[in-house]
Amino acid sequence: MSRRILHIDMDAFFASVETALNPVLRGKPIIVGGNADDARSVVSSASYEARRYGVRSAMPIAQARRLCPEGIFIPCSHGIYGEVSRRIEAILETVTPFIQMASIDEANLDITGSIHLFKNEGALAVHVKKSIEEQEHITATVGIASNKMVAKIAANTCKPDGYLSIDTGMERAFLAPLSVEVLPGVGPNTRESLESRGIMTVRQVLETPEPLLAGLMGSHGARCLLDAAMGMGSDTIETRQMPKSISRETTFSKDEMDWAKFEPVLFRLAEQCAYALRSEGLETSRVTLKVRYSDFQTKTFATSLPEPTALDSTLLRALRELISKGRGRRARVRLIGVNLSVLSYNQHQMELFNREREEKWERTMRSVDAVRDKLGFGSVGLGSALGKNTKDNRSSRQKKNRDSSK
DNA sequence: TCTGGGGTCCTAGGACCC
DNA sequence: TCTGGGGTCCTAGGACCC
Repeated sequence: MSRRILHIDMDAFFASVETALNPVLRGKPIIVGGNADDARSVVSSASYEARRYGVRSAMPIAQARRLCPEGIFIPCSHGIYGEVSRRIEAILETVTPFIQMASIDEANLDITGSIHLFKNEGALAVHVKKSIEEQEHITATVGIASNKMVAKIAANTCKPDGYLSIDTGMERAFLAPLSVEVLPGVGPNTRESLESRGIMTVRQVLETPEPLLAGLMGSHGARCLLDAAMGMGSDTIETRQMPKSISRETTFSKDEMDWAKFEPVLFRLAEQCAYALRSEGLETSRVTLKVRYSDFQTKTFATSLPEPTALDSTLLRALRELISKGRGRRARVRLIGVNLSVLSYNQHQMELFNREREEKWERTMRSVDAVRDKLGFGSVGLGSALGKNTKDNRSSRQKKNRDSSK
């Protein structure tokens, strides 16, 4: 049975939130980004009115000002956008519990089991869009398809305030005429290398022999690209995932050379990382120092820790060693940053999880034992209930066997 | 007019072990 | 004394995404 995945994407999210907060801004060219005083900041979000002037995300604010002198420039308020995002998530939860927030302003929902609550999936999409517009005063675009990738591309083709559904089985036909850059993983570099071989559309990707694609982007990249071009993608909703890394970085308002000044800044960044780490109940086994020089060349210096930690003191010690490596090059620096990776749940968090899991098992075993008391030991086999034969499951089973053989 | 900050995923070379 | 691969870990770099 094929699933139906709804992808939802807020239109010009940060700019829309600012307009919702201050309706006088409606219909005006709104440009959100950086801090007002920071000459080096870039555009995070531009309203559709601003986009008509050629303003785009990631463009330097200074350039946006030249393109759109009458634009209204607003600094980012990430805290507020996060709150709105959480309220939108709550609205989505009224449709299905199977929600995967893909970023602050987009989400994937498995609506397979929810369509029957509405007349059809179109009615469901309208309901979601209308609820968000009524409650948050911002518009969203919805795509529906058999997997996350096609649903997202569908949404991307009908922004803003749009809705497009791709019937199951029609994925390939829908994608074929589109430009290669709609496919995930095709950015400016890959697009250029594909176009240099005359590959402009998704259809042309499918007509290209795999070895030729592999020569351009590696065998894995080629495989991924072909799968995407055929409209194949994941339909699995992952509701909660452990982060893979936590980082904080900062760009100086002008390039600096004095590492004595960098040290306290880096320590502060490391402390911010460690704080975020602990609030997720995580520990790290790897610390990376990032340095970007005035020529934009970026170097990283990493070290693995003998054991996972979330302690500032341990992280700062590791960072100090990395700094002594990093300061080797005598060049002006524009950005420094700290990254923590190879994350794991800390002991306390583990105990919490284990206790939860044990309680679940105890409940299961109580009911299993009750059946066995009535019908005999052989009446219930745990093998099928165990599913995957993981280490934890094994040890629980062994424990149970020991107990029952007494 | 030089190019933010938060992430994810992949590649590739060298070390090391078998 | 020289030498083949395979697997895995560590590190650095880069493409891409929002």
